[in-house]
Amino acid sequence: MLRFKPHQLIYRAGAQVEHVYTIYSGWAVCAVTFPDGRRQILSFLLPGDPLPFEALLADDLPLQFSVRALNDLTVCAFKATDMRDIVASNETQLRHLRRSLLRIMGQMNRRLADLGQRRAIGRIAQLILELEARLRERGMIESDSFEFPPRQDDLSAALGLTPAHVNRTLVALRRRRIIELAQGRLLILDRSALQQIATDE
Amino acid sequence: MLRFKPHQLIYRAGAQVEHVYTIYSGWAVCAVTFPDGRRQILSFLLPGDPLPFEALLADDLPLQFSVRALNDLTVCAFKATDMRDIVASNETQLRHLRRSLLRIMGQMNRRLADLGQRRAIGRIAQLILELEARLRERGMIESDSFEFPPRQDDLSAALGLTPAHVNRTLVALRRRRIIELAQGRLLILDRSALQQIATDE
DNA sequence: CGGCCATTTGAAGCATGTCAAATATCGTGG
DNA sequence: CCACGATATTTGACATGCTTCAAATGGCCG
Repeated sequence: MLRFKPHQLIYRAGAQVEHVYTIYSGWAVCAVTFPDGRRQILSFLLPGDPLPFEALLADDLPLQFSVRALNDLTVCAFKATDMRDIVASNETQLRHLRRSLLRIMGQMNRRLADLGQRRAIGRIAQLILELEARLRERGMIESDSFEFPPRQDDLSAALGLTPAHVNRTLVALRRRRIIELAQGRLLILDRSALQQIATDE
Repeated sequence: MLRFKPHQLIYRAGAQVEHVYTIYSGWAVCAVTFPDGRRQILSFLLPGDPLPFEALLADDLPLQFSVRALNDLTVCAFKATDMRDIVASNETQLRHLRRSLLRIMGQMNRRLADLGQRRAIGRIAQLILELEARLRERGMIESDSFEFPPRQDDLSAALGLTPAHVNRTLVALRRRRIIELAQGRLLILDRSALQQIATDE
């Protein structure tokens, strides 16, 4: 059981992965950083997710992205090679791995389509709904609002937008009474409106 | 050995995949289409690539995207279930599959970063260089120019841009004597300039 | 309470989108 | 092999979404 603090680096891009973690609590992100400092968040990792997922496939390759905690994070550690052997030895585990791979590739494809085809408000709506669905299917949403650790800066890095523009778009969603977002908690006030924005724009 | 004509639909989104193909000659694309008709190309498939790749992981799931030929396409067909069994039975094949998965996920991550962080000219440069590299490592580039079947319409659907803007950007690259592109053939005139654009913008 | 970091807001500029028309290219049938 | 129609490319004028940069405000932690 290991702990990381908000914003702490877990794996540097190019590093060898020695331990695969499974997130017990907290969120993390995978991201690439450009020479000039821009960064693109590739994925959000939630409780229950393996970290980094790629390490289940090969432990001998350098990581192509960095991994950071978004908030207080606790993880369970496994030796990467052990993890690989366990997964490879067991037919049930293999089936599970294939399913995970398909889910992840589906997520990546959806994100690609979002960045390519949707404008700011549609991207934000999609992201909110995806994260909420992932939390919900793990039974991590009890009340109607839920913890939402990403800062606007993180959202902008995930969505290919400027922090300023993410802000303006969030303000618009709040003024239209579609979401509430404050103190790291998110509340969906008007789900159908949010879904419509997510599919239309 | 099967043939498809330019623009012909190979798999419709939502279909069950019964045959996995391996491309013998020609190019294809995976794409999702939005309710309003916009489409996002998710990947370009070149000779040697399996089609669709996802079918190697599970043959019982409906496809999340459609697959189309870009030009005249010939493929070798395998029954999807056979293919899966062969791959699963052989340790060497499994290793190969893992490597392919990592390569593909790397490609997807790069594309995500491109769409999120680069402007039009950078995206185009990246795409050209990636496709050229993939062709080259298969020994499919003999002279300095090579066949390049995607139309500007396809490029725009892959890069999240308007056909008009792709055109303007290509015109700019030609005027700067960085590439030549006509009659479905592409020639890189100034590779270092193209690489610089690809990493800088 | 004070300082720091995140959020919010404004004004101006730019990249890209939109729409429409002109031109070039390609495929096809005669 | 040519001519034609269809399809793709090119170009223009204009609209707009998003960025940029900077400053103001607000929230949080020591």
